[in-house]
Amino acid sequence: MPVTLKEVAERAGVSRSAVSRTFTQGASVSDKTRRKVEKAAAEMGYSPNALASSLTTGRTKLIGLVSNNFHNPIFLEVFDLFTQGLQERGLRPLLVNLTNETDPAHSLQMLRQYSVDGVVVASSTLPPSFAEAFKAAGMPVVHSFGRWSTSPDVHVVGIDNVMCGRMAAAARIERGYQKVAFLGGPQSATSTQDRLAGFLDALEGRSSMQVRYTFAEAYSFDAGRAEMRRLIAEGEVADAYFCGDDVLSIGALSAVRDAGLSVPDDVAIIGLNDMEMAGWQNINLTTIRQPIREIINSSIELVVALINEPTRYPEARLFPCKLVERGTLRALPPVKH
Amino acid sequence: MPVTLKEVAERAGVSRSAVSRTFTQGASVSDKTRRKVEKAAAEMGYSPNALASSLTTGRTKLIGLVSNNFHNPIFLEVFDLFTQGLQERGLRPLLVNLTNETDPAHSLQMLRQYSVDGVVVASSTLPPSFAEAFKAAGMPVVHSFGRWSTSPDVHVVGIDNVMCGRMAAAARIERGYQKVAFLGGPQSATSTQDRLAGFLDALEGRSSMQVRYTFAEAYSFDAGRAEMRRLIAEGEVADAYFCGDDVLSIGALSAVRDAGLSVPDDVAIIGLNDMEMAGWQNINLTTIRQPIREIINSSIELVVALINEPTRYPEARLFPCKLVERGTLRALPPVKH
DNA sequence: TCAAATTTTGCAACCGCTTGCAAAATGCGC
DNA sequence: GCGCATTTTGCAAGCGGTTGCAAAATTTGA
Repeated sequence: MPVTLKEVAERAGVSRSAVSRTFTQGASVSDKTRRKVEKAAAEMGYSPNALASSLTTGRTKLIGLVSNNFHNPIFLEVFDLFTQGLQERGLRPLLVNLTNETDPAHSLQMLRQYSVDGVVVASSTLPPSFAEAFKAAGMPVVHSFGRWSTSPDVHVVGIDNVMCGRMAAAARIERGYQKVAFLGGPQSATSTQDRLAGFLDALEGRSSMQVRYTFAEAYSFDAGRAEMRRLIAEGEVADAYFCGDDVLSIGALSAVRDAGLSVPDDVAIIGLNDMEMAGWQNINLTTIRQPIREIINSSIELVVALINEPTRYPEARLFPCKLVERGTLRALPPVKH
Repeated sequence: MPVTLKEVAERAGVSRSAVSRTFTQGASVSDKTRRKVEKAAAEMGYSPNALASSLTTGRTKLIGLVSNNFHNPIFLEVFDLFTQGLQERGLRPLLVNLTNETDPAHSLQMLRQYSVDGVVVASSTLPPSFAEAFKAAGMPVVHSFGRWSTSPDVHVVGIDNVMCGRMAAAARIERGYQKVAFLGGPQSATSTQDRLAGFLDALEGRSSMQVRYTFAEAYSFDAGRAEMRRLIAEGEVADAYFCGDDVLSIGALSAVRDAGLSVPDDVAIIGLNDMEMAGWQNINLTTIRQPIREIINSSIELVVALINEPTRYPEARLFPCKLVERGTLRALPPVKH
């Protein structure tokens, strides 16, 4: 049904090679034949079959976009930026949903069958084994929002979670909170562990302060709310929480407000991500902004570089985060002279 | 680099056809050769190149998943369900982000270059011209969340927007609201027009009631909030609003609450979609549930059917919506005996 | 104007896989 | 064991492109 190279060649009265070359960047064709070919192609509505050409060039321009996070709204932004960024570079995202998958075998096979040029694993909760499996199969891989230390073979682009933990702790210290706590995501998530480590580290030696930590069962509203309700019910509530994620924070916040506690005076909350919703006036969450646009652009650039230089030495690209001040953390005390 | 059919054939000591056949459903191979081939393939880690085979079979098992909505959290659920549903059927979603595109030409070319077997356009705001352009190029297309009437050539799966408008109106009438209003998305969206039509129609002839309608600039929190603030500032506020979307509703809700009005007594709000967040306890939005899981499954089934039967007569599949009662609409008055 | 250098062109093989067809192998009934 | 029907197998062509190579065409320089 669709028009082929051969038909265009016949119509234009040239060889198939000529047609192929007019559609290939940097190939040698005279203006005259190029014009003939373009005319014929336009008349017939020809567009080259990328899959057929991939057979000889070895490039499909397909990038596997692998994720297991289809619940946190921040990932809608992530998919938006990834797809746009890839499209701008002439690459096409082949989306792989890893929800409920525990073994890379299945996704690996799919990525191989479609000969993707590269893979971006976009997830902070997927174990490094996925990215490693893809890499072991010879694919250029970058793990976005991943953790560096546990996967020294695979390129990682993300944030410094330890640093985020420190930053959250420092923000509390500056503001004079005394009884501070960390409310993490599932304990198994490495990102949570790192944030906790940074958090505890920054508070080390402050004997005047009480430090607690606890984990929610998931990075979700319900889990955040449930955990905070439990803390309140047990009379364990601190005066400032650092939550591992905005959605979790919003859940916790709802429990705090329902208990009649005031925010940020009785209880402060700092989230992480700065998803769009955090800025909504009815939420107004103070949070640590993760520069997702930069992370994603960098990931795309890296995977493209990797395609051209497959043996490139693995690197970690970590982006600094920034505290976005809104309404769930009290303001800095005025500076004393 | 990757293992090919030929290499497996050599190792197994059989012809290339034999290998091809063992990997093709329903092809004729004896148990003996099948075992030899499977053994060799397993040892070499072979998996067939889907793109190469597409060349002869004419099937890529790629489905273009086209959308322009990467901001409304409901679409994260949509992508989740689509990708999972496609994967379960052995199909792969090629994601196309149409943000800022006004002309189908570009996306059409991309879909053609990758010889997708079918296309799902998932958007309630994209004009039918996109789906029509894909269809005109000979691709099986279904427009999910689309509008039937304006595109009689293209298969549509979605909801009956007129009916939703009626349902929202009826809910108000039953509950004795007197001054009711419609707060739509951008006036240009056909979905908004249909909902308004149904809404007005159901209120027709109720001379005791005041009916108003107005449009926000986008389906967004900010637009909903801004529009509601404007209404409040102008003293135009009705006692019950039907908003064209949950996010819009939540924006409007925030403006209502900020103005010190009580919900649902002073002002009621009904949203549309029932995205996950609508059920969060700190939002607790009464809304009309759009059965997205059913819409998506049906869309996938339809596009698959279309692949096998390209000339299939166009149909509209409309799913009923249901009012989900939460906290932004007062309860039904007790039934009188 | 002509030979040499350069560019453009077409041929043909190939990318990895499928498939119609005929030959080879197997199964069946007696 | 034999003849026939049936299944399995391999050959070879083809899917829609690309590309090395040598021939043809064009440009260059004197």
